[in-house]
Amino acid sequence: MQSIDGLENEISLETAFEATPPTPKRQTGKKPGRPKGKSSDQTRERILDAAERLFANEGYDGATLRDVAAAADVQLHAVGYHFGPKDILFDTVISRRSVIMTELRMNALSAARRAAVGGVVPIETLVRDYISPFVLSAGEGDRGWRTYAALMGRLANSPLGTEIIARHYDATAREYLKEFSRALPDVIEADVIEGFSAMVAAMLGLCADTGRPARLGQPKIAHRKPSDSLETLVRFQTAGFKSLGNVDG
Amino acid sequence: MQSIDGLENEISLETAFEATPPTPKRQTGKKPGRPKGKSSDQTRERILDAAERLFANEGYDGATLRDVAAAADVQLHAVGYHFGPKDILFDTVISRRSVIMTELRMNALSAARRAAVGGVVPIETLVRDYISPFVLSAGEGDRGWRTYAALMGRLANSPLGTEIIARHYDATAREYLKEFSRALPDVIEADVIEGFSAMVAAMLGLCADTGRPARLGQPKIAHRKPSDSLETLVRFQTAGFKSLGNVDG
DNA sequence: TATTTATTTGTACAAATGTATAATAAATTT
DNA sequence: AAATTTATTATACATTTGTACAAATAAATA
Repeated sequence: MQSIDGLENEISLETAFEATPPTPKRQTGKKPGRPKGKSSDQTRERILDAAERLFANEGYDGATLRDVAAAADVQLHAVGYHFGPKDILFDTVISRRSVIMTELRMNALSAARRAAVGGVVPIETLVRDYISPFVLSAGEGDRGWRTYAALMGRLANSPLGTEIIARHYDATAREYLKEFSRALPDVIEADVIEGFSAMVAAMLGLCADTGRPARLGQPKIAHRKPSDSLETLVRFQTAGFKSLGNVDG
Repeated sequence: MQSIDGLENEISLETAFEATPPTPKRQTGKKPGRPKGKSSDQTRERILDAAERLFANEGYDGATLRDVAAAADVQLHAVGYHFGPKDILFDTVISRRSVIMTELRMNALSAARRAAVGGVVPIETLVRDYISPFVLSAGEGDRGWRTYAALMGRLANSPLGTEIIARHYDATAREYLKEFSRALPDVIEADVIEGFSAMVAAMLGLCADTGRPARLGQPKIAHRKPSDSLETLVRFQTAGFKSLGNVDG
Protein backbone atom coordinates (compact mmCIF):
# COMPACT_ATOMS: atom_id res chain seq x y z
CA MET A 1 0.00 0.00 0.00
CA GLN A 2 2.87 2.32 0.73
CA SER A 3 4.84 3.18 -2.37
CA ILE A 4 8.44 4.14 -1.90
CA ASP A 5 8.90 6.90 -4.36
CA GLY A 6 10.89 9.30 -2.29
CA LEU A 7 10.44 12.71 -3.80
CA GLU A 8 6.80 12.57 -4.66
CA ASN A 9 5.91 12.15 -1.08
CA GLU A 10 5.75 15.86 -0.62
CA ILE A 11 2.68 16.39 -2.74
CA SER A 12 1.19 12.95 -3.04
CA LEU A 13 -2.45 12.29 -2.49
CA GLU A 14 -1.39 10.34 0.53
CA THR A 15 -0.01 13.35 2.28
CA ALA A 16 -2.97 15.34 1.21
CA PHE A 17 -5.26 12.88 2.90
CA GLU A 18 -3.44 12.25 6.11
CA ALA A 19 -1.58 15.47 6.73
CA THR A 20 -4.12 16.86 9.11
CA PRO A 21 -4.19 14.02 11.66
CA PRO A 22 -0.53 14.32 12.72
CA THR A 23 -1.02 17.89 13.82
CA PRO A 24 -1.96 17.45 17.48
CA LYS A 25 -2.51 21.06 18.33
CA ARG A 26 -4.51 20.06 21.35
CA GLN A 27 -2.47 22.20 23.66
CA THR A 28 -4.65 25.26 23.22
CA GLY A 29 -5.95 25.42 26.73
CA LYS A 30 -9.49 24.13 26.35
CA LYS A 31 -10.03 20.52 25.60
CA PRO A 32 -12.79 19.09 23.45
CA GLY A 33 -15.45 16.88 24.84
CA ARG A 34 -18.28 17.36 27.21
CA PRO A 35 -17.26 19.84 29.92
CA LYS A 36 -17.12 18.78 33.51
CA GLY A 37 -19.71 20.53 35.55
CA LYS A 38 -22.00 22.94 33.81
CA SER A 39 -25.19 22.01 32.13
CA SER A 40 -25.75 22.93 28.53
CA ASP A 41 -28.64 25.18 29.45
CA GLN A 42 -26.17 27.84 30.45
CA THR A 43 -24.46 27.58 27.08
CA ARG A 44 -27.78 27.86 25.30
CA GLU A 45 -28.70 30.97 27.24
CA ARG A 46 -25.32 32.55 26.56
CA ILE A 47 -25.75 31.90 22.85
CA LEU A 48 -29.28 33.31 22.87
CA ASP A 49 -28.13 36.41 24.74
CA ALA A 50 -25.33 37.01 22.28
CA ALA A 51 -27.57 36.37 19.28
CA GLU A 52 -30.22 38.71 20.65
CA ARG A 53 -27.71 41.51 20.98
CA LEU A 54 -26.10 40.96 17.59
CA PHE A 55 -29.38 40.62 15.74
CA ALA A 56 -30.54 43.84 17.38
CA ASN A 57 -27.39 45.76 16.51
CA GLU A 58 -26.49 44.30 13.13
CA GLY A 59 -29.73 42.87 11.80
CA TYR A 60 -30.46 39.36 10.67
CA ASP A 61 -28.05 39.36 7.77
CA GLY A 62 -25.52 41.62 9.42
CA ALA A 63 -25.03 39.36 12.39
CA THR A 64 -22.96 36.32 11.54
CA LEU A 65 -22.94 33.03 13.36
CA ARG A 66 -19.26 33.56 13.99
CA ASP A 67 -19.99 36.84 15.70
CA VAL A 68 -22.57 35.10 17.84
CA ALA A 69 -20.23 32.29 18.76
CA ALA A 70 -17.43 34.68 19.64
CA ALA A 71 -19.71 36.88 21.74
CA ALA A 72 -21.04 33.84 23.57
CA ASP A 73 -17.51 32.51 23.99
CA VAL A 74 -18.29 29.21 22.35
CA GLN A 75 -17.08 27.50 19.24
CA LEU A 76 -18.85 28.14 15.99
CA HIS A 77 -20.35 24.72 15.82
CA ALA A 78 -21.92 25.00 19.26
CA VAL A 79 -24.42 27.42 17.77
CA GLY A 80 -25.48 25.06 15.05
CA TYR A 81 -25.48 22.15 17.43
CA HIS A 82 -27.93 23.74 19.82
CA PHE A 83 -30.18 25.67 17.47
CA GLY A 84 -29.75 24.38 13.98
CA PRO A 85 -29.89 26.79 11.04
CA LYS A 86 -29.68 30.52 11.47
CA ASP A 87 -33.38 31.21 11.00
CA ILE A 88 -34.26 28.78 13.77
CA LEU A 89 -31.84 30.53 16.09
CA PHE A 90 -33.50 33.81 15.22
CA ASP A 91 -36.95 32.50 15.90
CA THR A 92 -35.80 31.03 19.19
CA VAL A 93 -34.43 34.42 20.23
CA ILE A 94 -37.81 36.00 19.53
CA SER A 95 -39.96 33.37 21.16
CA ARG A 96 -37.91 33.16 24.34
CA ARG A 97 -39.33 36.48 25.49
CA SER A 98 -42.50 36.69 23.42
CA VAL A 99 -44.09 33.97 25.53
CA ILE A 100 -43.41 36.02 28.65
CA MET A 101 -44.70 39.21 27.08
CA THR A 102 -47.81 37.48 25.82
CA GLU A 103 -48.57 36.05 29.23
CA LEU A 104 -48.21 39.44 30.92
CA ARG A 105 -50.53 41.06 28.42
CA MET A 106 -53.14 38.35 28.47
CA ASN A 107 -53.19 38.25 32.25
CA ALA A 108 -53.67 41.99 32.35
CA LEU A 109 -56.47 41.78 29.83
CA SER A 110 -58.22 39.04 31.77
CA ALA A 111 -58.08 41.12 34.93
CA ALA A 112 -59.34 44.16 33.08
CA ARG A 113 -62.23 42.21 31.65
CA ARG A 114 -63.22 40.95 35.06
CA ALA A 115 -63.10 44.48 36.45
CA ALA A 116 -64.94 46.03 33.52
CA VAL A 117 -68.18 47.77 34.33
CA GLY A 118 -70.85 47.17 31.74
CA GLY A 119 -68.57 44.80 29.87
CA VAL A 120 -66.45 47.62 28.51
CA VAL A 121 -62.81 48.07 29.43
CA PRO A 122 -61.75 51.73 29.45
CA ILE A 123 -59.48 52.77 26.64
CA GLU A 124 -56.77 54.00 28.93
CA THR A 125 -56.69 50.61 30.62
CA LEU A 126 -56.34 48.85 27.30
CA VAL A 127 -53.54 51.15 26.23
CA ARG A 128 -51.73 50.81 29.52
CA ASP A 129 -52.13 47.07 29.77
CA TYR A 130 -50.77 46.51 26.29
CA ILE A 131 -47.94 49.01 26.44
CA SER A 132 -46.66 48.87 29.99
CA PRO A 133 -45.29 45.31 30.08
CA PHE A 134 -43.11 46.12 27.12
CA VAL A 135 -42.08 49.62 28.13
CA LEU A 136 -41.31 48.68 31.70
CA SER A 137 -39.44 45.56 30.72
CA ALA A 138 -37.40 47.53 28.23
CA GLY A 139 -36.86 50.42 30.59
CA GLU A 140 -36.39 48.85 33.97
CA GLY A 141 -35.73 45.22 33.21
CA ASP A 142 -32.33 43.70 32.75
CA ARG A 143 -30.16 44.46 29.80
CA GLY A 144 -31.56 41.49 27.90
CA TRP A 145 -35.02 43.01 27.79
CA ARG A 146 -33.62 46.30 26.57
CA THR A 147 -31.84 44.49 23.79
CA TYR A 148 -34.96 42.54 22.94
CA ALA A 149 -36.97 45.74 22.70
CA ALA A 150 -34.42 47.20 20.30
CA LEU A 151 -34.62 44.04 18.24
CA MET A 152 -38.40 44.15 18.08
CA GLY A 153 -38.30 47.79 17.04
CA ARG A 154 -35.89 46.94 14.32
CA LEU A 155 -38.14 44.15 13.08
CA ALA A 156 -41.24 46.28 13.07
CA ASN A 157 -41.39 47.36 9.44
CA SER A 158 -39.42 44.67 7.67
CA PRO A 159 -40.89 41.71 5.79
CA LEU A 160 -39.07 39.21 7.95
CA GLY A 161 -40.15 41.05 11.07
CA THR A 162 -43.74 41.18 9.92
CA GLU A 163 -43.82 37.45 9.49
CA ILE A 164 -42.22 36.82 12.87
CA ILE A 165 -44.46 39.28 14.65
CA ALA A 166 -47.51 37.73 13.08
CA ARG A 167 -46.53 34.34 14.41
CA HIS A 168 -45.75 35.50 17.94
CA TYR A 169 -47.89 38.53 18.63
CA ASP A 170 -50.95 38.67 16.37
CA ALA A 171 -53.13 36.48 18.58
CA THR A 172 -52.76 38.83 21.53
CA ALA A 173 -53.19 41.86 19.32
CA ARG A 174 -56.51 40.50 18.09
CA GLU A 175 -57.77 40.04 21.62
CA TYR A 176 -56.95 43.62 22.49
CA LEU A 177 -58.48 44.84 19.23
CA LYS A 178 -61.75 43.20 20.18
CA GLU A 179 -61.84 45.23 23.38
CA PHE A 180 -60.82 48.43 21.65
CA SER A 181 -63.69 48.01 19.23
CA ARG A 182 -66.05 47.34 22.09
CA ALA A 183 -64.91 50.52 23.79
CA LEU A 184 -65.21 52.50 20.55
CA PRO A 185 -68.46 51.21 19.08
CA ASP A 186 -68.93 54.08 16.65
CA VAL A 187 -65.46 53.81 15.09
CA ILE A 188 -65.00 51.70 12.00
CA GLU A 189 -62.68 48.73 12.32
CA ALA A 190 -60.10 50.14 9.93
CA ASP A 191 -59.65 53.19 12.12
CA VAL A 192 -59.36 51.14 15.28
CA ILE A 193 -56.67 49.05 13.66
CA GLU A 194 -54.87 52.13 12.42
CA GLY A 195 -54.88 53.54 15.93
CA PHE A 196 -53.64 50.28 17.34
CA SER A 197 -50.85 50.20 14.76
CA ALA A 198 -49.90 53.76 15.64
CA MET A 199 -49.77 52.83 19.30
CA VAL A 200 -47.55 49.81 18.67
CA ALA A 201 -45.25 51.79 16.40
CA ALA A 202 -44.83 54.51 19.01
CA MET A 203 -44.20 51.95 21.71
CA LEU A 204 -41.53 50.22 19.68
CA GLY A 205 -39.94 53.48 18.64
CA LEU A 206 -39.74 54.60 22.24
CA CYS A 207 -38.19 51.37 23.47
CA ALA A 208 -35.80 50.92 20.57
CA ASP A 209 -33.86 53.69 22.24
CA THR A 210 -32.13 54.95 19.14
CA GLY A 211 -30.97 58.15 20.75
CA ARG A 212 -32.89 60.34 18.34
CA PRO A 213 -35.02 62.05 21.00
CA ALA A 214 -31.92 63.01 22.93
CA ARG A 215 -30.34 64.31 19.76
CA LEU A 216 -33.38 66.39 18.84
CA GLY A 217 -33.62 68.05 22.21
CA GLN A 218 -31.47 70.43 24.17
CA PRO A 219 -28.17 68.90 25.21
CA LYS A 220 -28.99 69.31 28.85
CA ILE A 221 -31.93 66.91 28.69
CA ALA A 222 -31.16 64.07 31.04
CA HIS A 223 -32.19 60.52 30.41
CA ARG A 224 -35.85 60.18 31.31
CA LYS A 225 -37.20 57.74 33.76
CA PRO A 226 -39.04 54.99 31.87
CA SER A 227 -42.11 55.49 34.02
CA ASP A 228 -42.30 59.13 32.88
CA SER A 229 -42.07 58.07 29.24
CA LEU A 230 -44.74 55.49 29.85
CA GLU A 231 -47.20 57.95 31.35
CA THR A 232 -46.71 60.36 28.48
CA LEU A 233 -47.16 57.59 25.97
CA VAL A 234 -50.30 56.28 27.63
CA ARG A 235 -51.87 59.73 27.74
CA PHE A 236 -50.94 60.49 24.15
CA GLN A 237 -52.24 57.23 22.73
CA THR A 238 -55.39 57.22 24.83
CA ALA A 239 -56.29 60.68 23.58
CA GLY A 240 -55.61 59.55 20.04
CA PHE A 241 -58.00 56.63 20.32
CA LYS A 242 -60.70 58.74 21.89
CA SER A 243 -60.45 61.30 19.10
CA LEU A 244 -61.48 58.69 16.55
CA GLY A 245 -65.01 58.70 17.88
CA ASN A 246 -66.18 62.23 17.32
CA VAL A 247 -65.87 63.32 13.71
CA ASP A 248 -65.71 66.97 14.66
CA GLY A 249 -62.67 66.50 16.89
CA MET B 1 -24.74 35.97 -14.56
CA GLN B 2 -25.46 33.59 -17.34
CA SER B 3 -25.22 34.76 -20.87
CA ILE B 4 -28.17 34.26 -23.05
CA ASP B 5 -26.56 32.98 -26.15
CA GLY B 6 -26.77 29.37 -26.91
CA LEU B 7 -24.02 27.34 -28.31
CA GLU B 8 -20.74 28.01 -26.65
CA ASN B 9 -22.26 27.82 -23.24
CA GLU B 10 -21.86 24.15 -22.61
CA ILE B 11 -19.02 23.41 -20.28
CA SER B 12 -16.76 20.81 -21.78
CA LEU B 13 -14.03 19.25 -19.74
CA GLU B 14 -11.65 21.17 -21.88
CA THR B 15 -13.04 24.52 -20.87
CA ALA B 16 -13.27 23.43 -17.30
CA PHE B 17 -9.60 22.56 -17.16
CA GLU B 18 -7.67 24.95 -19.29
CA ALA B 19 -9.82 27.06 -21.43
CA THR B 20 -10.55 30.09 -19.33
CA PRO B 21 -7.72 32.37 -20.47
CA PRO B 22 -8.04 31.92 -24.23
CA THR B 23 -11.85 32.06 -24.38
CA PRO B 24 -12.77 35.28 -26.14
CA LYS B 25 -16.48 34.95 -25.44
CA ARG B 26 -17.30 38.32 -26.84
CA GLN B 27 -20.21 37.00 -28.80
CA THR B 28 -22.74 37.35 -25.98
CA GLY B 29 -25.07 39.79 -27.58
CA LYS B 30 -24.09 42.98 -25.90
CA LYS B 31 -20.73 44.42 -26.65
CA PRO B 32 -18.47 46.22 -24.22
CA GLY B 33 -17.74 49.86 -24.59
CA ARG B 34 -19.76 52.98 -24.29
CA PRO B 35 -23.26 52.42 -25.61
CA LYS B 36 -24.48 54.32 -28.62
CA GLY B 37 -27.27 56.65 -27.77
CA LYS B 38 -28.48 56.75 -24.24
CA SER B 39 -27.06 58.91 -21.53
CA SER B 40 -25.75 57.35 -18.38
CA ASP B 41 -28.33 59.17 -16.29
CA GLN B 42 -30.87 56.57 -17.25
CA THR B 43 -28.55 53.83 -16.11
CA ARG B 44 -27.97 55.61 -12.82
CA GLU B 45 -31.68 55.96 -12.20
CA ARG B 46 -32.30 52.32 -13.03
CA ILE B 47 -29.63 51.29 -10.55
CA LEU B 48 -31.04 53.57 -7.86
CA ASP B 49 -34.55 52.23 -8.43
CA ALA B 50 -33.37 48.68 -8.15
CA ALA B 51 -31.24 49.40 -5.09
CA GLU B 52 -34.14 51.19 -3.42
CA ARG B 53 -36.40 48.21 -3.89
CA LEU B 54 -33.84 45.64 -2.78
CA PHE B 55 -32.71 47.60 0.25
CA ALA B 56 -36.34 47.96 1.25
CA ASN B 57 -37.14 44.29 0.82
CA GLU B 58 -33.90 42.65 1.93
CA GLY B 59 -32.20 45.23 4.09
CA TYR B 60 -28.76 46.72 3.73
CA ASP B 61 -26.87 43.49 4.25
CA GLY B 62 -29.48 41.30 2.67
CA ALA B 63 -29.40 43.11 -0.64
CA THR B 64 -26.30 42.28 -2.63
CA LEU B 65 -24.72 44.38 -5.33
CA ARG B 66 -25.24 41.48 -7.69
CA ASP B 67 -28.96 41.52 -6.95
CA VAL B 68 -29.01 45.24 -7.63
CA ALA B 69 -27.12 44.88 -10.88
CA ALA B 70 -29.34 42.08 -12.08
CA ALA B 71 -32.52 43.95 -11.16
CA ALA B 72 -31.26 47.05 -12.96
CA ASP B 73 -30.21 44.93 -15.92
CA VAL B 74 -26.63 46.15 -15.81
CA GLN B 75 -23.34 44.47 -15.19
CA LEU B 76 -22.07 44.19 -11.66
CA HIS B 77 -19.33 46.69 -12.15
CA ALA B 78 -21.68 49.35 -13.44
CA VAL B 79 -22.95 49.75 -9.89
CA GLY B 80 -19.52 50.35 -8.45
CA TYR B 81 -18.59 52.54 -11.38
CA HIS B 82 -21.46 54.93 -10.86
CA PHE B 83 -21.79 54.96 -7.08
CA GLY B 84 -18.65 53.57 -5.54
CA PRO B 85 -18.86 51.43 -2.42
CA LYS B 86 -22.09 49.96 -1.17
CA ASP B 87 -22.63 52.45 1.65
CA ILE B 88 -22.38 55.35 -0.78
CA LEU B 89 -24.98 53.74 -3.01
CA PHE B 90 -27.24 53.38 0.01
CA ASP B 91 -26.83 56.98 1.01
CA THR B 92 -27.52 58.09 -2.54
CA VAL B 93 -30.75 56.11 -2.53
CA ILE B 94 -31.85 57.87 0.64
CA SER B 95 -30.85 61.38 -0.36
CA ARG B 96 -32.44 61.21 -3.80
CA ARG B 97 -35.87 61.55 -2.26
CA SER B 98 -35.03 63.09 1.10
CA VAL B 99 -34.21 66.39 -0.57
CA ILE B 100 -37.66 66.41 -2.16
CA MET B 101 -39.38 65.47 1.09
CA THR B 102 -37.46 68.10 2.99
CA GLU B 103 -38.38 70.79 0.54
CA LEU B 104 -42.07 69.91 0.68
CA ARG B 105 -42.06 70.01 4.45
CA MET B 106 -40.09 73.22 4.77
CA ASN B 107 -42.26 74.97 2.20
CA ALA B 108 -45.36 73.92 4.08
CA LEU B 109 -43.89 75.14 7.35
CA SER B 110 -42.97 78.48 5.87
CA ALA B 111 -46.49 78.95 4.57
CA ALA B 112 -47.93 77.93 7.92
CA ARG B 113 -45.72 80.39 9.73
CA ARG B 114 -46.80 83.19 7.46
CA ALA B 115 -50.45 82.32 8.02
CA ALA B 116 -50.08 81.89 11.77
CA VAL B 117 -52.19 84.16 13.94
CA GLY B 118 -50.35 85.39 16.99
CA GLY B 119 -47.17 83.66 15.83
CA VAL B 120 -48.51 80.24 16.75
CA VAL B 121 -49.16 77.55 14.16
CA PRO B 122 -52.04 75.24 15.14
CA ILE B 123 -51.02 71.76 16.16
CA GLU B 124 -53.20 70.11 13.57
CA THR B 125 -51.48 72.15 10.89
CA LEU B 126 -48.07 71.09 12.11
CA VAL B 127 -49.08 67.45 12.21
CA ARG B 128 -50.63 67.60 8.77
CA ASP B 129 -47.79 69.51 7.18
CA TYR B 130 -45.20 67.11 8.46
CA ILE B 131 -47.09 63.91 7.79
CA SER B 132 -48.99 64.50 4.59
CA PRO B 133 -46.09 64.86 2.13
CA PHE B 134 -44.84 61.48 3.18
CA VAL B 135 -48.17 59.71 3.46
CA LEU B 136 -49.47 61.05 0.18
CA SER B 137 -46.25 60.34 -1.69
CA ALA B 138 -46.22 56.83 -0.32
CA GLY B 139 -49.90 56.30 -0.95
CA GLU B 140 -50.59 58.04 -4.20
CA GLY B 141 -47.17 58.57 -5.70
CA ASP B 142 -45.47 56.24 -8.06
CA ARG B 143 -44.16 52.90 -7.02
CA GLY B 144 -40.76 54.39 -6.25
CA TRP B 145 -42.17 56.50 -3.45
CA ARG B 146 -43.98 53.53 -2.00
CA THR B 147 -40.75 51.59 -1.98
CA TYR B 148 -38.90 54.50 -0.44
CA ALA B 149 -41.48 54.72 2.34
CA ALA B 150 -41.04 51.04 3.10
CA LEU B 151 -37.30 51.55 3.19
CA MET B 152 -37.58 54.47 5.58
CA GLY B 153 -39.86 52.48 7.86
CA ARG B 154 -37.40 49.67 7.88
CA LEU B 155 -34.59 52.04 8.80
CA ALA B 156 -36.51 53.69 11.60
CA ASN B 157 -35.26 51.76 14.59
CA SER B 158 -31.91 50.48 13.41
CA PRO B 159 -28.52 51.98 14.24
CA LEU B 160 -27.66 52.49 10.59
CA GLY B 161 -31.05 54.02 9.96
CA THR B 162 -30.74 56.34 12.91
CA GLU B 163 -27.48 57.68 11.59
CA ILE B 164 -28.86 58.14 8.11
CA ILE B 165 -32.08 59.76 9.31
CA ALA B 166 -30.09 62.13 11.50
CA ARG B 167 -28.11 63.27 8.52
CA HIS B 168 -31.05 63.74 6.19
CA TYR B 169 -34.06 64.56 8.35
CA ASP B 170 -33.04 65.97 11.73
CA ALA B 171 -32.74 69.57 10.58
CA THR B 172 -36.35 69.65 9.40
CA ALA B 173 -37.50 67.80 12.50
CA ARG B 174 -35.91 70.46 14.69
CA GLU B 175 -37.73 73.23 12.85
CA TYR B 176 -41.06 71.53 13.38
CA LEU B 177 -40.22 70.84 17.02
CA LYS B 178 -39.69 74.53 17.59
CA GLU B 179 -43.21 75.18 16.39
CA PHE B 180 -44.70 72.34 18.38
CA SER B 181 -43.11 73.74 21.53
CA ARG B 182 -44.44 77.18 20.70
CA ALA B 183 -47.93 75.74 20.29
CA LEU B 184 -47.62 73.76 23.53
CA PRO B 185 -45.93 76.22 25.87
CA ASP B 186 -46.84 74.39 29.05
CA VAL B 187 -45.47 71.02 27.94
CA ILE B 188 -41.90 70.12 28.79
CA GLU B 189 -39.55 69.57 25.90
CA ALA B 190 -39.07 65.88 26.60
CA ASP B 191 -42.80 65.28 26.22
CA VAL B 192 -43.00 67.27 23.00
CA ILE B 193 -40.17 65.22 21.57
CA GLU B 194 -41.78 62.00 22.71
CA GLY B 195 -44.99 63.01 20.98
CA PHE B 196 -43.12 63.93 17.84
CA SER B 197 -41.32 60.59 17.89
CA ALA B 198 -44.64 58.80 18.31
CA MET B 199 -46.05 60.69 15.35
CA VAL B 200 -43.11 59.83 13.14
CA ALA B 201 -43.19 56.18 14.18
CA ALA B 202 -46.88 55.92 13.39
CA MET B 203 -46.38 57.64 10.04
CA LEU B 204 -43.60 55.28 9.06
CA GLY B 205 -45.49 52.25 10.27
CA LEU B 206 -48.51 53.25 8.25
CA CYS B 207 -46.53 53.82 5.06
CA ALA B 208 -44.28 50.81 5.38
CA ASP B 209 -47.37 48.88 4.33
CA THR B 210 -46.42 45.62 5.95
CA GLY B 211 -49.86 44.14 5.60
CA ARG B 212 -50.33 43.73 9.33
CA PRO B 213 -53.43 45.95 9.58
CA ALA B 214 -55.12 43.93 6.87
CA ARG B 215 -54.19 40.74 8.64
CA LEU B 216 -55.50 41.92 11.98
CA GLY B 217 -58.86 42.95 10.59
CA GLN B 218 -61.77 41.15 9.08
CA PRO B 219 -60.90 39.55 5.76
CA LYS B 220 -63.43 41.66 3.94
CA ILE B 221 -61.63 44.89 4.74
CA ALA B 222 -60.72 46.47 1.46
CA HIS B 223 -57.56 48.44 0.89
CA ARG B 224 -58.07 51.89 2.34
CA LYS B 225 -57.68 55.04 0.39
CA PRO B 226 -54.47 56.77 1.52
CA SER B 227 -56.38 59.99 2.12
CA ASP B 228 -58.62 58.20 4.61
CA SER B 229 -55.61 56.83 6.46
CA LEU B 230 -54.08 60.28 6.47
CA GLU B 231 -57.11 61.93 8.02
CA THR B 232 -57.33 59.30 10.74
CA LEU B 233 -53.65 59.64 11.46
CA VAL B 234 -53.81 63.43 11.63
CA ARG B 235 -56.74 63.37 14.00
CA PHE B 236 -55.17 60.72 16.21
CA GLN B 237 -51.79 62.43 16.49
CA THR B 238 -53.25 65.89 16.93
CA ALA B 239 -55.34 64.69 19.85
CA GLY B 240 -52.30 63.02 21.31
CA PHE B 241 -50.29 66.22 21.25
CA LYS B 242 -53.10 68.24 22.74
CA SER B 243 -53.48 65.78 25.59
CA LEU B 244 -49.95 66.52 26.76
CA GLY B 245 -50.97 69.93 27.96
CA ASN B 246 -53.59 69.22 30.62
CA VAL B 247 -52.32 66.91 33.32
CA ASP B 248 -55.79 65.76 34.17
CA GLY B 249 -56.49 64.51 30.66
C1' DT C 1 -18.10 -2.10 34.01
C1' DA C 2 -19.28 -1.40 29.29
C1' DT C 3 -21.79 1.08 26.08
C1' DT C 4 -24.17 4.86 24.52
C1' DT C 5 -25.34 9.64 24.52
C1' DA C 6 -24.42 14.55 24.97
C1' DT C 7 -21.62 18.46 24.27
C1' DT C 8 -17.64 20.40 23.15
C1' DT C 9 -13.12 21.63 20.12
C1' DG C 10 -11.04 21.84 15.67
C1' DT C 11 -11.15 21.76 10.65
C1' DA C 12 -13.05 21.94 5.93
C1' DC C 13 -15.64 23.66 2.05
C1' DA C 14 -18.59 25.35 -1.43
C1' DA C 15 -21.17 29.35 -2.28
C1' DA C 16 -21.66 34.18 -1.90
C1' DT C 17 -19.90 38.87 -1.70
C1' DG C 18 -17.53 43.46 -2.13
C1' DT C 19 -14.11 45.27 -4.73
C1' DA C 20 -10.58 45.63 -8.29
C1' DT C 21 -8.54 44.98 -13.02
C1' DA C 22 -8.55 44.42 -18.05
C1' DA C 23 -10.61 45.13 -22.41
C1' DT C 24 -13.55 47.62 -25.51
C1' DA C 25 -15.88 51.15 -27.93
C1' DA C 26 -18.72 55.36 -28.21
C1' DA C 27 -18.53 60.26 -27.12
C1' DT C 28 -16.01 64.35 -26.29
C1' DT C 29 -12.23 67.36 -26.45
C1' DT C 30 -8.00 69.12 -28.29
C1' DA D 1 -7.83 63.59 -36.91
C1' DA D 2 -5.80 62.33 -32.80
C1' DA D 3 -6.07 61.95 -27.97
C1' DT D 4 -8.70 61.69 -23.95
C1' DT D 5 -12.70 60.74 -21.36
C1' DT D 6 -16.76 58.04 -20.44
C1' DA D 7 -19.46 53.94 -19.83
C1' DT D 8 -19.89 49.43 -20.56
C1' DT D 9 -18.77 44.02 -20.70
C1' DA D 10 -16.10 40.41 -18.79
C1' DT D 11 -13.26 38.35 -15.44
C1' DA D 12 -10.54 37.69 -11.11
C1' DC D 13 -9.79 37.39 -6.20
C1' DA D 14 -9.38 37.54 -1.34
C1' DT D 15 -12.82 37.33 2.48
C1' DT D 16 -16.72 36.08 4.55
C1' DT D 17 -20.41 32.97 5.66
C1' DG D 18 -23.56 29.09 6.57
C1' DT D 19 -23.18 24.46 7.06
C1' DA D 20 -21.06 20.00 7.64
C1' DC D 21 -17.70 16.60 9.29
C1' DA D 22 -14.33 14.43 12.44
C1' DA D 23 -12.46 13.80 16.91
C1' DA D 24 -12.56 13.97 21.83
C1' DT D 25 -14.38 13.38 26.40
C1' DA D 26 -17.59 13.82 30.33
C1' DA D 27 -22.05 12.17 31.72
C1' DA D 28 -25.72 8.93 31.56
C1' DT D 29 -27.41 4.42 31.07
C1' DA D 30 -27.58 -0.54 30.77
